[in-house]
Amino acid sequence: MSYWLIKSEPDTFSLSDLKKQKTSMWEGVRNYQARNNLQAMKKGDLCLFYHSNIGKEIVGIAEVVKEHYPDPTSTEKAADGTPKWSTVSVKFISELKRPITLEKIKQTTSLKDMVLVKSSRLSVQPVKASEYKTIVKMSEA
DNA sequence: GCCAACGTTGGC
DNA sequence: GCCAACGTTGGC
Repeated sequence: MSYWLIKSEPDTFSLSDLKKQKTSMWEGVRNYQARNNLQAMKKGDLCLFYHSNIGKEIVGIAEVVKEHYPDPTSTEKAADGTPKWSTVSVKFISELKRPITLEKIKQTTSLKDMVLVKSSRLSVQPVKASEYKTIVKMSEA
């Protein structure tokens, strides 16, 4: 079981949109590193849902329900002719009682080395189990 | 709205 | 294959 962090601008697709739809395709990733992370996701993995730009906070949790498959919103092909970009399906799990802001993460010693802080532009990032647990615990406190 | 950081593109 | 130019992202 792995943990991830997926980012979205709430203007485009927010946690409440996912809540309404229950399950959604996580499409539109056009960055190799992010795509590699998508492809490494396994069914049952949990994802922290982060709102970028507006809020700048982790707001909820989603679960991977379908492992990577070709992103239907792209027609680009890789050199070998296979579709270039991938997507996964995620399901709404929960909304954090207390969102964890980026500011708070930076102030927390055990979280300040998160990929979110170090490489803020990456839209799909790995999260350590310890980081995940810390965030969930903080969101309940 | 600005700008720094980063990834990608394309000329050489 | 290098690197300058350019575009995009996201925090402030």
